[in-house]
Amino acid sequence: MLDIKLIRDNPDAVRKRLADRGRGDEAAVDKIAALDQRRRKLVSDSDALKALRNIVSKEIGALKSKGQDTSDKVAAMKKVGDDIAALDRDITATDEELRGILLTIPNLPHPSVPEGKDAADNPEIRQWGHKPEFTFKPKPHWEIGEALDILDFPRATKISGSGFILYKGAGARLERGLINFLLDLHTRGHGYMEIFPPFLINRASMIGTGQLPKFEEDMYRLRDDELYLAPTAEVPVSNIHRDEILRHEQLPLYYCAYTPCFRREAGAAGKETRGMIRVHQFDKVEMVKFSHPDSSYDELEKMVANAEKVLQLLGLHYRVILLCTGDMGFASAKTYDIEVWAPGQDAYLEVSSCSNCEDFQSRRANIRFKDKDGKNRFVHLLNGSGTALARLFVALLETYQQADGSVLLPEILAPYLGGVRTIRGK
RNA sequence: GGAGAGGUGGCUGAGCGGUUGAAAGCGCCGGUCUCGAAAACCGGUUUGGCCGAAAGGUCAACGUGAGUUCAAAUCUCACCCUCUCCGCCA
Repeated sequence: MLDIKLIRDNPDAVRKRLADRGRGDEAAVDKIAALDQRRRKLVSDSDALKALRNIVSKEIGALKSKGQDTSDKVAAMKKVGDDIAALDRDITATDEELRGILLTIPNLPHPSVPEGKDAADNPEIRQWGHKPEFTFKPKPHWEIGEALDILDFPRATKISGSGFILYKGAGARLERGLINFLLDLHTRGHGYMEIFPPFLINRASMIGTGQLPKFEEDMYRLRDDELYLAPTAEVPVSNIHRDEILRHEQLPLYYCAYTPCFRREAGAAGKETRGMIRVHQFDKVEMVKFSHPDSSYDELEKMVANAEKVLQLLGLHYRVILLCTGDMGFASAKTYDIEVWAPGQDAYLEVSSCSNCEDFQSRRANIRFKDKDGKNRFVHLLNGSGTALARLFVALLETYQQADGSVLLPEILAPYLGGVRTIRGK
C-alpha cells in the first residue's frame, strides 16, 4: 500500500511512476486524492463536534451531581450526537472506498529499475557457467522422468487433475533431499533462521503481503473457513511480525522456510502445460528479510547472491535478469529473476525471484521498528525464492542426463540421497 | 464439538456509566548520589488521525464489530481468541 501522504504531497510523481508500470493504475490517483481530501474535511468536522460534546457532557455530569436541571443541554447534545453519527457514517464509507482503492494500487518502481513494457525489456545482469554440451539430443524432463519411473504425470492427473506432480522412488527422494539441501545451505551457510509455517492462511495475512484483495482468483480458498492455501512461504513468513513493533537492533531478520506452494494459475490455461514447469502445487524454499530501510537494497543484492549460490553449488548454468517497470510484481519496488538453463526445453526457466518490497507490505501488515531516535517506522520487507523446486528438478534432470538415459547428479547432493549420485532405470 | 472462566499499556494487575488514556508494581530511559557500580530518591515512559512552521491543540483506541446513553474500559448483542475440564483424535 502506498503512503497516502506521498500521494497527497506528490501526486504527479506518483502518477508518473505508476504509469511506468503500464497497467493504467495512475488513473486512480485523482480519485484517491479527492477521497482523501473529503475524508479529512469530514474528520475535522466530526472532531469539532466531538470536542463540543465532550465538554458539555462533562458539564452535564457536574450539574447532575449538584441536582440541577440539565434537560436543555441533554437535548442539544442529542442533536449533536445525531450529527456526529451521520458524519461518522460518511467517514467510514469514504475510508472504506479509499482503502479499497489503495489496496489495489501496486508499489512504485525504484529509480534504478529500467523502464520497459514486458519481459522482452528486462536487461540481463550477468550469467554464470555455460550451456552444457551433449553428444546426443537432450530429452525433456518428462521423458527422462517417466523412463526412470521417478515422475508419473498420468497418475498425478488421476489423483488430482492436470498440473500436479507425482514423484516416485528416487524422484521423491530427490525432491526431499533438495529441500533439505536448500534449508541447510541457507541456515548454516547464509544465516537464515529456519521456519516451518502453517500452509493455510487467513485473509488478513493475505492482504498483508498483497495477494488480496486483487488476486483472489489466483488463490485456492477454503470457503467454509475463509482460509487460503499459501501460494508462497512469503505470505506466512512475512506475516510473522504483523502488527508488531521490532527493535532496530533486531534488524535485519533473516528467515527461510520450506512450504508447498499452491497456485490456481487462473488465466494461464494452455501455457506450458507439458511436464512440471507450470503446476498448481510445487515445493519451494523461500527467503524473507525484515530490513532497516537504509540497508534494504544491500540486503537485496545479498539475497540474490544467496539464491545464485544454490545453482553454483549444483553446477547449473543460469542468468540473472532485472525486471523492468512493466514486468514487476504487484508489491515489488525492484525484482531480480534468476533463470536456470534447461537443455531439454532449450530455454531458461525462472527458479527465483528476489524482490525488495520496501514498506509496501509492512504498511499493509503494520510491521514497524523503533529507530535510534525512538520513532516508529515501517520496516522494509524482502522476499526471494531460494529456490523453486519443481523447475530446479527439471534443470537437474535435463542438465545431468546421460546418453544411456540415467541421470548423474552433482556430488554435493550425494549426502542427501543416501550416498547415491546416479538415478538409473530398472 | 460440549461446559465454565477470561481478554485493559513492554509485562503483572486495578478500574461505582461522568477530570480514567487509564491506579499500583515490575521493566525500560534520563537525572541526583558514587572513584565506579548497586541500593535509594526524583523525573520520564502506548499508538494513530486531523490542524499547526513550531510550541501546542484536538479527536480516536481498554480483543473485533454493532447497539443503549448527553456521556461507555465500565451496560446489551454478535463474532474472534486464550485458558481449564469433558468428548474426539494423528
